[in-house]
Amino acid sequence: MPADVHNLAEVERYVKEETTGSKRDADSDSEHDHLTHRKASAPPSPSVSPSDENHATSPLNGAALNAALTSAQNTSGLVLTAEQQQQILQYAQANGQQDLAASLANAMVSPISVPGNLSSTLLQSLQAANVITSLPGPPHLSNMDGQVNGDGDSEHQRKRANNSRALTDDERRQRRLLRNRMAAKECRKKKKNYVQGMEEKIARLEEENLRLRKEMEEANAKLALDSMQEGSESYRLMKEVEELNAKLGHPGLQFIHNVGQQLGELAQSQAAENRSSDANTAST
DNA sequence: TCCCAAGAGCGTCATGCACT
DNA sequence: AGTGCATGACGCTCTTGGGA
Repeated sequence: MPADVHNLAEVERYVKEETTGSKRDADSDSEHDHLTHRKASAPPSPSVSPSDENHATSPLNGAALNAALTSAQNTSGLVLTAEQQQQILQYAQANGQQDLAASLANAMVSPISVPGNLSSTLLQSLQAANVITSLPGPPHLSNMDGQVNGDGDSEHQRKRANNSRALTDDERRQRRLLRNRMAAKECRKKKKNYVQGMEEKIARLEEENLRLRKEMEEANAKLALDSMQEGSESYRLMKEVEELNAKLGHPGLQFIHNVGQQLGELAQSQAAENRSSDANTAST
């Protein structure tokens, strides 16, 4: 089921079409025309802009959902109890996704797989109530091929099983294409999210890298200045290191000390320069 | 205003993998 | 072996921005 079906009247029509295999070709200028196969329809259909996709998440209309469920029952020959209908209604409204409602309706019409984003305790209760026949998740943990779960003596289950067996090759093909269409959308969404996440991570790490570099430079400058001041801990330690080096004949740390001294001198001259520059600016 | 290239989104097909 | 899912590849359409 396309994620951008805008309302539940569309769901109703969509479920009917997918069940009967019929195609819409009269309203090819409709904004929903991408539901039809572009290659099969002569006039080009408008693509879905990002703003159009936002319609898919609009709030559910309970009355429209009821209408869609009723229609789906009529189409499939299923008879749902009031409790089952209530469960679907609750679930769809809790999730606020029309495509989820559509998936439920579709699952009700025929025992094809249910999208992975339908997992919830309510979904399981739907399954327990024989409203749907398969649970989302790893594909082969559930019966995706129309076989019934559990005791199998339910009239609904038999109807669904018979319905599944009666599929023509063309109907099977249409269902496969539908599932693949949904899978492709899901896959692209997943990939896009992954790339977005990676880009955000890169930005965060670059920012942190910059901050740490700056922190390190500041600490080095502070240490260099500190080591120049007699009586400071740094100065005392540097002297101690110098004496030890002299005893050991080790030039490495002396070199570090010298660099520290040079850095300190540089910082002092820079500060003096800044002071004179400020003074000049103030005088002009 | 028209044209064109680039980019985004979509549907479909092919393929590999996992599961029964 | 059969089936379904995930995903890369391909071609198509549409949108958008820039140049003539």
